[in-house]
Amino acid sequence: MAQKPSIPKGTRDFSPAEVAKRNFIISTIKEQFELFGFQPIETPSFENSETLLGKYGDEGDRLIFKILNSGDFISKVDDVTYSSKKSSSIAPKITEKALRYDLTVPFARYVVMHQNEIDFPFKRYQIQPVWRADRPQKGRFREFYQCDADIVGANSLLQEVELVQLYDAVFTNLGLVGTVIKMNNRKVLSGLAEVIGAKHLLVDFTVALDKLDKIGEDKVKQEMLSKGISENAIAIAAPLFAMKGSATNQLKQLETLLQDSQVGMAGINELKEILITVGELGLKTATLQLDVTLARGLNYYTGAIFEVAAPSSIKMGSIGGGGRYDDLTGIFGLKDVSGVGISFGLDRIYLVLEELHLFPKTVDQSLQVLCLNFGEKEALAALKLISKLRGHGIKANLYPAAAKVQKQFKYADKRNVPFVVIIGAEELSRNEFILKDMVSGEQKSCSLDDEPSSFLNEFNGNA
RNA sequence: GUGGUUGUAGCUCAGUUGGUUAGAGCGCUUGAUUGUGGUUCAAGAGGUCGCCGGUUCGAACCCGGUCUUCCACCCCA
Repeated sequence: MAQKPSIPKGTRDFSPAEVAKRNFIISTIKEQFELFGFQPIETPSFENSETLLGKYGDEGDRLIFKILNSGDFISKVDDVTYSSKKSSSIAPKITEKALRYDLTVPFARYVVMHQNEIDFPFKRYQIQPVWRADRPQKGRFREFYQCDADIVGANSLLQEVELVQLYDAVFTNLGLVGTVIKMNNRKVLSGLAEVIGAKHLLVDFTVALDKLDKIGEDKVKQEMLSKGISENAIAIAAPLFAMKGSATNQLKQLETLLQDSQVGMAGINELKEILITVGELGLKTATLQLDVTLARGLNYYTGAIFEVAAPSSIKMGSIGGGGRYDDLTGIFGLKDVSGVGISFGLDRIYLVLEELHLFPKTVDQSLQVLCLNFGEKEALAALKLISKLRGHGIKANLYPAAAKVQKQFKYADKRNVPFVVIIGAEELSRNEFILKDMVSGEQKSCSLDDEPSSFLNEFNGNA
């Protein structure tokens, strides 16, 4: 019985055109990663559960895909645990492995395991899929690619500056103009929690603050109150809600607010230094913006925090993010190794480029020349020409059968082939071929003996 | 994980208070056109109406379940 095939929720098939576009993004990112001196690594699709669990908070743990043990795993669970019927107690005993949830934690594991072979500072990049058991939405999938670049073993703020430049370089090369790199500093957020007397509520405070531009001032205050932050504390933090304008202006306000917080002032100084240096160097198409309401996942970030927003005309979640984490490898037993990194959301960048029609026209051009097939002798001559063309890096093919000319032309049209070569009996007798431009409809005769260089310029303009 | 939403031809969608052979546009195949595609004209193929069950003389339509889609939360790329 034939059943209708399907794929799991939140996963996708990619057609040739889609793969071509994705590869365009990936190769652009890769090229810049390498220009900035990052080296590629890869890690397994799945890790030991204990490597991943507890690293992303309770919410994160819930979203980790767990892999059922092989063999008779049920019999290995003790009776007490089994009869408790509590998934949370049973799951760890029957799922010893789990799919990777992001690339940062596996990277931390990698650094710790290979610390003796690595030359620090280590700049690595990694482009691989990750899996999350989330509910899919626009731009949210259960399987998606992350493109990460991280630097470990370097404390200098120049790393942050370089990463901002890297964002700018990638998005510029993708043709995506007008991205906004939002920057904040975890120390500033800590300082704020400190001066409003809600140090123990740091996470609740920042999560609420992060929603400011989405739900508005009133609702943010409401959420803060419901989390146990006093009215008085919110009043002290009030300037944050109205913080606008230039970075220097905002920093001045922050300084007044945080003057009694050592950690807060440290954060401000870091922000200043990064802003000033980036200002000196300049950015091509992106803008670096200070955003004190930016929070992101606070689980491991300790310094700078970045998030990239698509141009304002597009409604889309962040297309990249990152930050400084001083002690990521600490959880795996390696102390005092500072890391800082950024991530590109391939799938969302794809949606943005698609929506703005920014993919180059030739990006999914899988064939540049199609030679029509008129029979054995003619096909042989065509194959000789095709070899020459391929030698010059031109994607060329022979139509595999001597089908109706009309059908062959239709095929060329469907596949968006810009040029068709016609070698029929007549052309062959004159040792010639006809080159037809499918866009303009023009065609001209060329000699089969000519070096392709004589008509190659045709392709440069149109193919 | 919570609340809602969607599913009919390859695609985008119509479809009467439940009633006989379920429609359109686009696409596809063939022909007009035995050496010229995109435009045009004609003909044709293609659907157990997401799946399972229930109500009914009768279900694309009503009810329950399930899967899927999209959306708002949660969280996040």
